[in-house]
Amino acid sequence: MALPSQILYPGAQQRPQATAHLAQTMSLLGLNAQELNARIEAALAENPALELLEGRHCPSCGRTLRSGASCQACTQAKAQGDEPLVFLAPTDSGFSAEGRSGEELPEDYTGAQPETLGTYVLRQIATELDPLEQEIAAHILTGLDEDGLLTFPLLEVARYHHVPLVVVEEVVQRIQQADPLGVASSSPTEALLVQLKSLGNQAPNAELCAKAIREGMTMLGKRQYAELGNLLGVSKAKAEQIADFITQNLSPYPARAHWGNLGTPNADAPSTYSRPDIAIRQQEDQRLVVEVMWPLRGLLRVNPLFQQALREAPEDKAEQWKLDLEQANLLIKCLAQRNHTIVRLMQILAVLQRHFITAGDAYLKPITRASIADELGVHESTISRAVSGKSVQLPSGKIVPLSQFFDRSLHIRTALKQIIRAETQEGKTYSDTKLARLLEQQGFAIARRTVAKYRMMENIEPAHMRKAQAA
DNA sequence: CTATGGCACGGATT
DNA sequence: AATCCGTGCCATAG
Repeated sequence: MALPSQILYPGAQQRPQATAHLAQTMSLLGLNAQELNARIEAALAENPALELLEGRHCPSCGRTLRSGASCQACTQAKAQGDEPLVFLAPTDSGFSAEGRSGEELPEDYTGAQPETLGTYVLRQIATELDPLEQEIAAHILTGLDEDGLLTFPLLEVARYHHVPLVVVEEVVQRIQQADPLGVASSSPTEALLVQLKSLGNQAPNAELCAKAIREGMTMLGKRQYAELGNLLGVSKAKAEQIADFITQNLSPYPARAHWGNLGTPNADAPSTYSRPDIAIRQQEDQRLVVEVMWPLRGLLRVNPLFQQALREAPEDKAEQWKLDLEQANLLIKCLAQRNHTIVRLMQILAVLQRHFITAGDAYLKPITRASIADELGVHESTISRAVSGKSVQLPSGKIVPLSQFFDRSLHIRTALKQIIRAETQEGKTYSDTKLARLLEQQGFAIARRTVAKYRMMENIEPAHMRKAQAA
């Protein structure tokens, strides 16, 4: 059954379910992977007709899936010419209609991506460990998910190798010091703390940072700087500074963001603390690969046994069960459509913002959600919901909110920072008025007052302060 | 007098 | 209908 939205919308009167369907699709679209996960878990708990296959096999190709990731090999859709590949999440058995038009991938993906992270880390530390420790390390490293976090408790490892927990913990500590710093932590919080600690006194306000990470993670994620300031007992501006430092220098998912190249000149752009909902990477042949995350470890479907049971249902339950079944089908259908919408959105965005994705902030084109809605033939609010709350990981490793793809001024702000960075090297300081003129030469006609706004957005001090700083 | 930040308005966007 | 954004005007600091 194909499920193009065009068919569902006009048919609303004929299908009494359609309004419910629409309402639910919309509410799901606004959720990010994390929230969706919670939503589905709730549904699983209260609806007996739903079933989660934990086996994590792709319904179409049977490959084993790695946790949380989409099934890359079988659900890819290869667009023609210049367009990027889009890898989808595996959809539910009956509704994998979208995005499967492409031919099979030539190379074997499970082969192309072996346990590189694990072996990479092990190679670094192998010499420091004795044979038993090596074995333990190997055991631990095979248990990493693709974020570089641990998937099982250390106690399990200890029991398996018949050693006290301390020994395992010690090995973990060594691993955490290896290259993706903080790898093999059991939570994003722990990973951040490890990284912070290794920075030592290079980190200003180390204690405050640590406290922010330990107790203020939710605030960090939501950017509630005022609340964070309260927690730490500092001003909002200070809290913002701390959050900035953390986002720029630490990575909650060690295996994801690049840790190595600290030297990136434009070391800002906010990053979100939730796991990305979408990941974009670039292949050697320059093409972009967009991966939409599936929030569950497993396959959600209607329990076939439940369907059977319905036929022999006792009178008093029959009504309720039928309802459950409808609900379950609806949920699955809506999930499929949610995916569909996000994928179509990303297909357009990947083409439109290719330069931004590959080359950085300066190349962001100002586009509006409305224009995308127009192009896709959906309502503006659909795009709004699809964008809100989602985060994307760029090929550079940065995790940014999807809404940044629609930032109207990021490219100008980047140019502004560029000018100011050069300015300090030449020993000059430009006033806002001069900055406005300089930007105009680059083709950005903005008012002097706006320059000031942008400066503040980027936490750049006014001209006279910068002058003092340079001296 | 110059450089900035605050406030608020109007138009665009969501 | 609510929110965001660029700007102009005005007060204040240097």
